[in-house]
Amino acid sequence: MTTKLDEITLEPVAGLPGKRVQHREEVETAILREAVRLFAERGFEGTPIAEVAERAGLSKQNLMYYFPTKQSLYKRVLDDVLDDWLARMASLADPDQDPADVLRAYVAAKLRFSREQPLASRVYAMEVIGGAKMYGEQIRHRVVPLLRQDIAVFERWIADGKIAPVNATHLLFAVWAMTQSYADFSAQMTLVLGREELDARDFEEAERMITTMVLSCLN
Amino acid sequence: MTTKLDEITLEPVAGLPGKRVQHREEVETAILREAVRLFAERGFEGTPIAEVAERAGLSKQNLMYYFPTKQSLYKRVLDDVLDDWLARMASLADPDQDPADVLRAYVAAKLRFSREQPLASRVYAMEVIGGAKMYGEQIRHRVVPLLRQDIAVFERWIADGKIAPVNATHLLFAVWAMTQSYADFSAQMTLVLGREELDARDFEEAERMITTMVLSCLN
DNA sequence: GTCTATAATCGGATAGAC
DNA sequence: GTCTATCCGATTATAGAC
Repeated sequence: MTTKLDEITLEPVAGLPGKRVQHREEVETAILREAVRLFAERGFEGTPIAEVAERAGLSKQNLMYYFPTKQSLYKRVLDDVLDDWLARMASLADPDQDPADVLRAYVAAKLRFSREQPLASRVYAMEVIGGAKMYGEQIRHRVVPLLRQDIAVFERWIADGKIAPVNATHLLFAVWAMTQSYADFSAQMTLVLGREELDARDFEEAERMITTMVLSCLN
Repeated sequence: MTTKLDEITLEPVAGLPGKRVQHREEVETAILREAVRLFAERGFEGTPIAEVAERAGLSKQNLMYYFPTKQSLYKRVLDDVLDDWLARMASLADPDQDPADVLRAYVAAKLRFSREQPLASRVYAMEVIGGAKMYGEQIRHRVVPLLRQDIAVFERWIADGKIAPVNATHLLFAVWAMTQSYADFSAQMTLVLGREELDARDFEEAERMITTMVLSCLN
């Protein structure tokens, strides 16, 4: 995403029309893949770009050709995290659908993200826990409006008598927290479960438990 | 806590019996206070001990007299976090008491910790999200057994027919996640609420919501 | 686009005087 | 216990050749 086409001009007569750009995307993908992993494990300051470069198979200086500063790499990682998450959660909350169906789908989607993109979830979590110092504005503009929309939908259901009159904001916080934790706190969960990592069954149990909790309090 | 009495021997005849030790404790307290704040905001690598020292009112070299390595400071911070948390949560789960009462108290205590010690909660969260690389063993020995005890109590209640047959492990994960998030994700919550920080009312609403969810799914 | 070289700074840690 | 001085590796970033 956010593909810059800076150096098409560097391909003067262009034998193969988009080869440079294509190569750039492959390299960027490799860099970003390793960057998410390291940022999730050690945070922004704890991650040396030299190590990202090494794992991605290029030199530190070469990495800085693609991402001129460490901050630009970090922001790009978070941009991609948000892009992915927003695409999956897009327009899930529809006030005209059955609340139970919507909430089931919402929990399932959020939990699926925790399962499939735990590193993305952790990078985002670390940024928020640290006070969202580098990415606060983006969260304000891209995440908060969506959360407020979801809350508005919950409140609509309450006004229409479709669900019990709970605090819609804190209901959303609860759903977010429970689903998010299966990515962020998996290290502690695996210690409790005495297993190497969470598996499909754990996520099924989680979905059952969370869905039960959410729906049972809305009757 | 964990007060080492190394240099009582440095007070040769001792005019005022414990003055050296007392002074040490004051300095350590100041250091630890600033260390929690910085570790919570920037993580382990992101925190220069020079800045901890400056905020605590001493030189970097002087700080290293009290904490010989950065790791020892970090571990001490986490030790204190755990001490505080364990003291508050000690023996809350009693299989002979009424489940509803126990769970209400459990949620309230955990939420109170999030409100009163958000920095402690965040340092711990960051360590876990990063994979608990430096503190995993301590978590295994000091936290996991307690969580397993709590789970066992829940399962006892289920066996005795006192609560509905839910998945005890994931119920605990859910309670942990929801309460923890009011410390860890407060930056995002305040953005959604459009307020500078969470206040007493927010925590009351949170407690009501979480308690309702937990209890309603156990009938 | 990739490489070599290097600048410039930071950060943890140690030595030794007082 | 505190201070001055200092070492040394790591790290971001830039310059310039190919």
